[in-house]
Amino acid sequence: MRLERSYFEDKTYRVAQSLIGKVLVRYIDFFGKYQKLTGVITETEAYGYTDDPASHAFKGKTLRNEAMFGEVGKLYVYFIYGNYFCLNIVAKSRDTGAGAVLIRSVEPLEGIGLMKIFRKTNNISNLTTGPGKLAQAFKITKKHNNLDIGDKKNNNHIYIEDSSPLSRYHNFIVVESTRIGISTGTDKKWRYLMRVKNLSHYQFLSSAFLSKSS
DNA sequence: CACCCGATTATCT
DNA sequence: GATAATCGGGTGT
Repeated sequence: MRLERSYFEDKTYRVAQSLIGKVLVRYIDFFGKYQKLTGVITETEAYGYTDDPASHAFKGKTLRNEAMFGEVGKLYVYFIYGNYFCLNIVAKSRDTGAGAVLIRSVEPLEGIGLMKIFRKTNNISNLTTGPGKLAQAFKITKKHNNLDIGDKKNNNHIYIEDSSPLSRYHNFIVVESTRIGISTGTDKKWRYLMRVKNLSHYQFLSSAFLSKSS
């Protein structure tokens, strides 16, 4: 089941936490062939508004961050460190002006061959384990800023699904911690990570996640 | 494995 | 002119 817009209308940190175990889906036209890329979301962070000095929205609306102030269920994609893109989904409760969830890591499921090409690596355990890396693996760039993933009429090539081999087992827990890569707002525990309870249920996965969890 | 550092450029002040 | 919600390569343990 594809997540609808209403899913993203809640406190940002709650959406961030609940996205763990969901599946990022991306269809891409690769030399005329329609290819599917998917991955289980294993790490997220929430970024708020005036309550959160680490958030791009903290000081108000600018050209870069305007998506964070817009409709929930749209993407906020920004360029960072001269090289990388970071994928966020706008999420906030109705009475909040801005907020988004940063997708920090996924576990690759489908389209791994194509991800390797986009990442220019054969190392499967290094494909999508970081915000810059997963944007590269899924070929997500600033072109996708403001893309609406909350309504299939507006786009049918990037969205999030509620079903996956992992979420079906429900054999994972979500742990929280402080966010990383920031210098302010370091007290907030708005980083969420998937940890599996029973590794034997996850042998169909082959990448970094298993070695990290064991 | 842990830490350190340089790359590289859009965006903001 | 400075900074950045990162990454990968290098060095040392």
